[in-house]
Amino acid sequence: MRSVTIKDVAVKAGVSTATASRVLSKHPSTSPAARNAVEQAVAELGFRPNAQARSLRKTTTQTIGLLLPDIRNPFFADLAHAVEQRARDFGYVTLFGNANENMEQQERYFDVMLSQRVDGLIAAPQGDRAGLVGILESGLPTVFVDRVIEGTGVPSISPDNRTGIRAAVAHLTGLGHRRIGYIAGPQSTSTGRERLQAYQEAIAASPADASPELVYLGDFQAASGAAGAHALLDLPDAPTALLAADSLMSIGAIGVCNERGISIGSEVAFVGYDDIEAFTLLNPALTVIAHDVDAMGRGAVEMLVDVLAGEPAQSRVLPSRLIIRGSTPELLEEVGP
Amino acid sequence: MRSVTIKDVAVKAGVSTATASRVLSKHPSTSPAARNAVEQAVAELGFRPNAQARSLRKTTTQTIGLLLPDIRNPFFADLAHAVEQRARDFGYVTLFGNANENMEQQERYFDVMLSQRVDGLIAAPQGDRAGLVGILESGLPTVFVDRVIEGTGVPSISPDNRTGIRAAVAHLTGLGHRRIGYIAGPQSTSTGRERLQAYQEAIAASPADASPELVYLGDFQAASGAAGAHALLDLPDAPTALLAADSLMSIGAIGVCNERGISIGSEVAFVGYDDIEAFTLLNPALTVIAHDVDAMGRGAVEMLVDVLAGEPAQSRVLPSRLIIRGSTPELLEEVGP
DNA sequence: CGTCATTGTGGAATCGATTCCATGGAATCG
DNA sequence: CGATTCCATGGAATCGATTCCACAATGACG
Repeated sequence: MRSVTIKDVAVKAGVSTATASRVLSKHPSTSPAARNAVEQAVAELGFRPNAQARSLRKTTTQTIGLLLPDIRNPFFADLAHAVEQRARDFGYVTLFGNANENMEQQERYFDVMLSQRVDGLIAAPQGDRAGLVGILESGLPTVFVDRVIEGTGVPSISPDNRTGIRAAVAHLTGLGHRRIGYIAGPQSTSTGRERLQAYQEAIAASPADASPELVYLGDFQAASGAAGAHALLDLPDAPTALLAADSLMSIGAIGVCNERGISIGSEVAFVGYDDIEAFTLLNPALTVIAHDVDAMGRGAVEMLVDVLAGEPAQSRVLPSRLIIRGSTPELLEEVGP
Repeated sequence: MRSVTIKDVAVKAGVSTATASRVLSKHPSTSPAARNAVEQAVAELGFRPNAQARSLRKTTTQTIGLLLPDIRNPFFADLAHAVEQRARDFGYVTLFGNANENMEQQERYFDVMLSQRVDGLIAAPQGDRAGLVGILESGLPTVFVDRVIEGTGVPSISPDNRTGIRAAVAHLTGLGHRRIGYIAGPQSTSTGRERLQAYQEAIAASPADASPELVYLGDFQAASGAAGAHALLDLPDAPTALLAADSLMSIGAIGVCNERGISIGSEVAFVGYDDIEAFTLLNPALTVIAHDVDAMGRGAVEMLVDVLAGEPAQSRVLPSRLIIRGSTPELLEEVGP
């Protein structure tokens, strides 16, 4: 299946490859006659330009890379969708890589993106500068989304991790909770670190119990949410409220509560992370810390387009908000025996 | 940021580009001296081969395309993950496209995949042969996954849509349900068609009511699940059980039941589609028709690899099974007044 | 009516890697 | 020891599109 080249088109249209190329790229200096002949030849032969050859000659590929930690996380699935649709508006195709919350696969994909000569990269990175020297030195225009790595000078669009957590802690202490268990994200990510720090600060500034046993370090995947819920609920003085730092860990933790017959809402209050649709279906529905994923994805693409145009990009932080639902009800007065 | 080419490497190592290329591609005929010199030059210069140039000369790109209808559907997110990991095992990078349940975007991505000269394509297509002539005529090695288009000769790996639905209908009629509402998928997809047909056949062969008003035609997206639930529950003689043909429509429909204060399990039985984790968290947990997504994704890649090796591929159908949970309880005897 | 821009065109160079072909030197064999 | 194979190597062709450059034809203008 040797494919049709521009030479075949040129021969069929009775012009040179130069003219054929000019017609195809809508160069102004082409005669109507040549245009017709070439267009007809293209249609008849089913010619499809070879993107490899084109981008070898031009320096651009009309392709952007998108590197995400876990596509099965609904938050990132939504983000991928938003990025992809917006990139499309600008005529870019998205080359997608799934790092699987794994440093090694992340590096491998950085390599692939560089080899494929993507025009720019949108990444939700993990680790520190060390793992990114390859990308940083390459000069590949890059934007961080959701997660950030400090000291790299890479512009980013990320959620305000602190206010959401603060609002959640205030909400829970306002309801009377004093032991609030926290299932944290990995400290190799900025979101994991900032959220944990915000939790610790908010707890310290509140009447709630600040003992470290109330923090479980997870890895943003469902299994660790389950493990965290077990660990926290097994404490001699179990927390009366749980807070999880992402949606997958929330799912894992809620599963464990159900398994153990601990009723969310009445027996333990629960605040989840990310407003995924399934959380509204729970009974009671889940109180969550939510972000505008769509705005984040679109914003990342727009920022990258600015960088590609040589304009200086300003990092942005998007607000989070607390959506209060049934999983964090008013605490009932305890009735004495 | 002019990037480092193999010529720079060759000059630095004091050899020709031909020798440098041989070292890099591990050609046997290279001297240890040349190998060392080239490897050192590569490391010092941070050389990264240009994938465009390479695949222009070779005929292969080490890239496969993956075209899915909607990455926000957890079923397809899981599928994407499975495909991507398995492709990685074979040394392929996955170029991912999201058709957004939309024929136009699907065609656009077929175009992109052809231009990018992916070595092969895995697609969950929609529409009929007409929309695929481009791909079919191009001779691009293709495998269908989940969805199928008949009469194309393209090998496929798909779920057994019929037995799952049959089992669900049998389960519901066995519980005593006689009016079973069905929220169907779009008839432009094989899964939508086969599941609806299986529902109709199963209903016809059962004591249940076969009136067409019990079928609502959705489009595999959450909003249509919601609309379907409203329509069915608004019927003068509302169904006592609901069955939805995919996970997003299930989510939409469950949301509507909650909104209307109709308790799933006690007031209406519900069977969802696809075993996504969040469904196990519902109270009661959802009875679902489930597939082995991981096997489907891995199988698709393996099948494509076979096709690429020139071996004839055998289409496969993977079993579905009914997982019975709390949303379809024993019907209580109605107590007379 | 000559000069000068403008426009459409084709030939050939180019992008960066791979690979065919020819060559010189070393190793092997009768 | 001469003939032959084998190996490592460099020069040059190649993949398919774009684009620089040169040139001819046309039109505009003083």
